[in-house]
Amino acid sequence: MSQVADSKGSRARTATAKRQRLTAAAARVVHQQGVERTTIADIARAADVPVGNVYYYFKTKDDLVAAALSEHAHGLQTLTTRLDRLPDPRQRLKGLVAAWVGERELAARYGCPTGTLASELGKRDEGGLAEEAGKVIRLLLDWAGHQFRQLGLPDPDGLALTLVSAYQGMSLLANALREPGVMTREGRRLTDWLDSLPDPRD
Amino acid sequence: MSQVADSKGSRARTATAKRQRLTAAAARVVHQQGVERTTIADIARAADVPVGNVYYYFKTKDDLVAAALSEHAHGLQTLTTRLDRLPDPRQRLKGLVAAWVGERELAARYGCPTGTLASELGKRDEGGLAEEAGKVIRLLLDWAGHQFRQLGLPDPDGLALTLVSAYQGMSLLANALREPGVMTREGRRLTDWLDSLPDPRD
Amino acid sequence: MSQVADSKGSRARTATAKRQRLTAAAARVVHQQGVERTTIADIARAADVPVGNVYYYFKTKDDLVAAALSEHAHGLQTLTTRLDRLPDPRQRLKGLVAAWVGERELAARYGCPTGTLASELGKRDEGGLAEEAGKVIRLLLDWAGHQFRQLGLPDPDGLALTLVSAYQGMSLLANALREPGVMTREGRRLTDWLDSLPDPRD
Amino acid sequence: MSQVADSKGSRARTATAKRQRLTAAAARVVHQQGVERTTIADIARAADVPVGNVYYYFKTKDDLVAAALSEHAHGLQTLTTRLDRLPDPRQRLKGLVAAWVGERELAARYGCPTGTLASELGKRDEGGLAEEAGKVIRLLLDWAGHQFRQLGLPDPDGLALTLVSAYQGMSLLANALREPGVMTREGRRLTDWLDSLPDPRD
DNA sequence: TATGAATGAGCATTCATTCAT
DNA sequence: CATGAATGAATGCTCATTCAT
Repeated sequence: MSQVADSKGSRARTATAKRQRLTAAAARVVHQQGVERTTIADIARAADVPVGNVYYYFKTKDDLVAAALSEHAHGLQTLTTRLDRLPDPRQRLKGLVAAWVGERELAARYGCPTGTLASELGKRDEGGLAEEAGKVIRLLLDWAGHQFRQLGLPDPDGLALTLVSAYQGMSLLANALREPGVMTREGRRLTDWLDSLPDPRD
Repeated sequence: MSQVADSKGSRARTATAKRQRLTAAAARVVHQQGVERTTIADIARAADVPVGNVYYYFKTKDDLVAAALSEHAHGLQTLTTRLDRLPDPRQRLKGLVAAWVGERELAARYGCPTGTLASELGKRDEGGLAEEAGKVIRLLLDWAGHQFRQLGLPDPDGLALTLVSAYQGMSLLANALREPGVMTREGRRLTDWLDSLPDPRD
Repeated sequence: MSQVADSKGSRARTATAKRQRLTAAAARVVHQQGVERTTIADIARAADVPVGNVYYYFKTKDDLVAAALSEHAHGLQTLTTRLDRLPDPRQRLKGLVAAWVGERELAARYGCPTGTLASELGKRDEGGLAEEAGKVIRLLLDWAGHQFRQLGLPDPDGLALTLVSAYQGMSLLANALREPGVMTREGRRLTDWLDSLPDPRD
Repeated sequence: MSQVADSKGSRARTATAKRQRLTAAAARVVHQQGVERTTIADIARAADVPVGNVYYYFKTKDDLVAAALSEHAHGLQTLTTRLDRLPDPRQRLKGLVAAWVGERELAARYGCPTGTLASELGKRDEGGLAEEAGKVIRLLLDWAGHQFRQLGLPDPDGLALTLVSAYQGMSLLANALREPGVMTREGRRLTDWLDSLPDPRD
């Protein structure tokens, strides 16, 4: 009986695992090649799944892109959840910046996953994927805004906008110039800026 | 004979005009649709040039994209040349920011022309177009760096990086959120920042 | 033991029921969508049977189409059996025409089930399904010929051909023009014709 | 100069000829294989045109089917135009029947081109092709109705309906039974019927 | 040079059929 | 028998690029 359970479980696990593999592969490959230059076959190969089988899990290519987007959203939430364990909002924000700088090589090669995706999808008229990308970025804005608010600073959402905007800008420049150093330098500037903000709670 | 000369001249002029029309159309359409979603036919139509004729002016699609890039570079130089007439470097930099904010509607709809192009081309492995996009951005960096240097500020190139990075970031966010207001808000912040910088020459 | 028997019986009954559901669904869906536009999944869904299970009852899609054909043949036999209870052959034939007219809405929307099936299958080179469709139509021809023969009319098979041909023609036109009225009008004409035939037995 | 004219004319003629070849091939192949079983490649091969080139002349497969339909409409008009030269409406109608019987081999193999097309397209919900097929059949109805009207007979449109309906029915049966003889027999019956109609003009 | 037409490789998607459990 | 999942061959369609005139 446990054998049957295992068997069924394994099947379910396999199916779920495959969907997850496809999602992860889509996130990765789309980040590296862009939406339009990525073929379903590329993703299938990266996930080690037969092409025809992809459509069992995702009805269209856009569905796969949407999955890639939520994969990035998920990664973002994993990060913020970890940062939330830090006691101080300022530390959390600085931790966020540190995480960005930690990804500098990837950013210099392919840009910010969410930002470049939003940039490419933003040129579309239909499909709703552009809105979806906007939502993921808003997730980050909201979290950062929450931290600034906890710090008791005025205009916390504006500060969040400045922070995330800086991140997108430095990622784009690092990528355009192929210089990870941009991330380091601007990251340091952001950290200094965060340190310089007063803590009205004192 | 003068007729022949006229004819040739007119033809040459026509040819140049056609090339220019194609270049301008490429810059515009690619900005709106992205490189991959833009077909040669799209550009030909926008330039009112027969499809088969495009290849007399541009050997490949990439050549057209390169032309779009230099069109943007040219637009940038037109802008900086105009700003250069202002007597004060700080005024010039604030004029640059004002120009960015002036384009907020376009930025909210399609992002920064150069930035989104660099973002899309950055995912390529070959062709050299990514480098080309980097060069256009460097043009902007260099000009801004020059202004900061004239102001006598330390690390002028770093300041330029921060400024351009902020521009790219705010354009991307304005685009992702479809909110021109982002440009206004961040533009004001940049202006304040520029005003806050000391002028060591005093 | 009775439990086992019940179980088997129930299972067998279930299996038969499933087969029947699939057959009925195939007949219905294929009539509505045509053979080529109907997928196995369409039929499985209409029969509320899991896709993978279909192949335990029908080896191929063509087998399902054959089943749809015999379902129509069965419906035809149910009809003629009922008509056979009428005492007079002429009444039976007029009853047949009345039945056709009674289905005018369906005919105007999807044509005659057997006729449209024969039409579509008639374009095939192989598989024998075209012949199968011919047989179903021959069933109708034979029954009608039998009635005309009982009426003692000369060339009963020719009369049957005329009658069935008229039915196929009016169904096709009703369908092509999307006008159920064609069935009514031509049905009345056929009834008048049947009434006008002499009864040599008098 | 005539050379230039010829040259241009030849190009135009070639292009037009290719479109015509594709249209004719579509009409033929679709008649033989049905819409759904016919691939663009089939038609391209039959017309001796590279597959990719088909789309220069027809945007979609449905456009090709529409072209096949109008090809049949054109053939029908050629026929009726020829028949119109006959002095007597009754002769014209009998000529129509004779033409149908003359095509008995084709009808027995593939059915009536327009009828089978209408039958297959009638199962569609969208695209408007079903309506288009209906129009072609209506062309025939109108012409026949006109003849009956000229004969001074009551309910000429009803008579036309009966005539065309008979044609569709006999074509379908000849096809389903694979018996050209059906066309001959029913054709004779129709001719007799036409002869039996009174001529109120006498 | 100018231009409509030609070409063929590539891509997203569908679907009948089979497999593993 | 039951079932979700797997498989791969087709198919319609697009598009950069080339050709013929």
